[in-house]
Amino acid sequence: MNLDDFINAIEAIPGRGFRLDNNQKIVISHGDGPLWVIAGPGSGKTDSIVFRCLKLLVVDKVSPASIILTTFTEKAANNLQTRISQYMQYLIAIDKSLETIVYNRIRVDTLHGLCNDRMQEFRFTGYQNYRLLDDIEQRLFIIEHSSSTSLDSTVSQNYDDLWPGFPYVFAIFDPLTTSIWNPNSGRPPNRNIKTKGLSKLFNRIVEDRLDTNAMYAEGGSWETLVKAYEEYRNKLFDNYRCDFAHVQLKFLDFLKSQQSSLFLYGDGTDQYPGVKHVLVDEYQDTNQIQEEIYFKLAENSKNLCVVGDDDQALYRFRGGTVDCMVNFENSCQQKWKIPEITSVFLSTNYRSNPGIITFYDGYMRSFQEMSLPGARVRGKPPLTAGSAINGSYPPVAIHRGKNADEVAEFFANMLEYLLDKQLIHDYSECVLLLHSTKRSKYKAGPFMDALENHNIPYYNPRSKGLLEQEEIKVILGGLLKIIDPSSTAQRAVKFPAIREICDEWRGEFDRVAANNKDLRDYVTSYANSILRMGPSTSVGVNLLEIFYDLLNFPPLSDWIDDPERSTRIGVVCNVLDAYSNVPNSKNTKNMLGFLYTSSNVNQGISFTWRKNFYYSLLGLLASEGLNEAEDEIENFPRGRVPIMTIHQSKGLEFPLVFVYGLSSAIVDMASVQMESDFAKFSRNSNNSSTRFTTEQKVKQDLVRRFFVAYSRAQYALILLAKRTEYTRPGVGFGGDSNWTVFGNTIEI
DNA sequence: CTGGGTGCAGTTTTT
DNA sequence: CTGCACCCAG
Repeated sequence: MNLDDFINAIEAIPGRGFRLDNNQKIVISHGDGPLWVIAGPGSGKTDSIVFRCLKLLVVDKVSPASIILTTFTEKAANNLQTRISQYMQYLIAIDKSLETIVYNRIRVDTLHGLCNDRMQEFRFTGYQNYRLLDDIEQRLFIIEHSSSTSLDSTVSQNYDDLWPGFPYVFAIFDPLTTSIWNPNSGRPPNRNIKTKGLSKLFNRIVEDRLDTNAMYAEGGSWETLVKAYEEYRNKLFDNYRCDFAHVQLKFLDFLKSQQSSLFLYGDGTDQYPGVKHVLVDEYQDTNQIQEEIYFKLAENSKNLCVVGDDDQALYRFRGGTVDCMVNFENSCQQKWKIPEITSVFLSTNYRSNPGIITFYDGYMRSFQEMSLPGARVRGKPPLTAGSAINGSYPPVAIHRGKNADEVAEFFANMLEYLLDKQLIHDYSECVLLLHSTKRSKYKAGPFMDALENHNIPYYNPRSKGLLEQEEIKVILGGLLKIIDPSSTAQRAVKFPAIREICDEWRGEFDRVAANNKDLRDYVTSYANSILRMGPSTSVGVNLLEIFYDLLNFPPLSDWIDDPERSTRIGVVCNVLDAYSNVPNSKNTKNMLGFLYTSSNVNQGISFTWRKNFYYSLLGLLASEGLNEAEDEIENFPRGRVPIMTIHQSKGLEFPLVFVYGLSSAIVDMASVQMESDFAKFSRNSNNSSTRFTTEQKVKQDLVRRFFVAYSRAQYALILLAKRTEYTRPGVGFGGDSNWTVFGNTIEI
């Protein structure tokens, strides 16, 4: 198929509804060399990158496995894969000869997935039989293995100058003590806070590609930090463990080693064609180590295509830096000596009513912080309207209510009205966007209450409510009654928050077990049999096996047939699995899931083990809670109103968007400060993280967050504000020029 | 509409 | 411990 036929074919894809614009065609038909696509919201960014991929396959006859296509989340990766399959099947129906293209061999994945899978596929010797740790497991590993969190104070005191050196990660609110550690107190923070802060610092050392030798040479708390980091990294690798940051570092090692030559350069077969094209979606959220990986992957071909929107960068708190996107051309010049690269602005919006586009484009431009050099890509044109959506109704409105309850009531009434008047046909055509969707008084709580009162179904998987569910409380209560039957270890825990949540679980178990003799007898006899075991002996079962055994008894055995309950039980199962797989620091041949009895007679499971379980795992659960498991493909189900974080909503669109919390000024100060603090040790010469002041960065992050929220809307955008917000308008109401929400919306 | 006192609640996320 | 929301007085 030639390029013209290809373009004609994809423009005729049924259901897409609009033709390709010239800039989209440039993206799709671009030949070799770097390609920099700055794409505004709703500009057909994802389709453009997918079509470019198909063009490489269909027109250029590039070998599928030589194309790497990465994006930010697994859901987005699945979505790209689905679109590629659908469009390819459509093209095959037009031209049978395309049938031989094995399009599912394109490497569509998140970057983490790509790193992990390719190192395994090519059997990289530096990554054999590694267990990839999620953030919970990483923290459990740190608390168990870092000398700095040791219970032996003669060991941990060697790190006493570390904590006050980085107050922004350690002086944070601690739910277990309901207080904030004071860096001037002369005492270290508690182990949970140490661990949480250390994981942030360790991850950033890796992701920011810091020069640890220079940090060490700086002395003081920098030197101590490097000692702690290197101890962590060595123990991690010695135990065949790898965290998300290090899987990327390992991959970089792989790419720089001889062992990657078959992957990078291939052997001329379609099985191993080498890397010919690298396409990156959501590039604005890339961090420094990821940038280095992408440039390394494309070093040979120079075919690096990055797509993103600098205005939608949301992930500074995990090391993402918009600089990678804003300075992409400079990076190509510096690293590859390419004087000029092809850049394309996709600035025609096919998503929203023109009035909504005017609103959020004006919103973005109303902040002087966004016009400072380096904040946005130079020469970015205003968004223009290209959608068929129009109409004489006012598309942006604000409701000014008395307080949260009144606003939530208005929201529920409006949904009822919309469905009643058939302005919507399904509740999932509307979305409520918030910074945090936790069920609490100042967040999603009032909205969840109001919707329940109106019998309107909603979907809010990130309300941190999993541990409140009956089946979870019962099963964890049962587990505690087996491993700590008289609560002796629990009573020794000094944090009331941990003891209280455990008592709640035990109480819930007792309530349910009262009517279920088999479950009750099983737990009692199991606990007694452990008590009767000899001292210092293996209990013979793993922590996780006890958990599974409980599922054999009613009502738990009935509950696991309920898909919702069973999914939630699965989440807890994963957490216990994570704990069970942490190597025991005293004997790394055993994992923490290995149960053994006390050295004293008839004391049951080792008192030390039980205390550790309460402090480390239950401490983590008590302070942070757990979210529900989400579907791997669907972002939200039909029939219910999605209540989403703005982060969740990135890349999605909804006919009607409601945004609440316009004065929310919550940003991750620790990340902003850490970024500035670490900048001087960065090996990346293109790093411009010192360009803005802390205040400017905070403002920019907030503006971008509201911009993402506002730009999700297709037909109508409704802002919800309570009195305390609109009497002292925050960042969500616009910048300091003449532009404000009040002048640009109608009141409803 | 504004200021002071009181009471509640405590961020976003990648396999 | 701090920041925000809310209430009530002026």
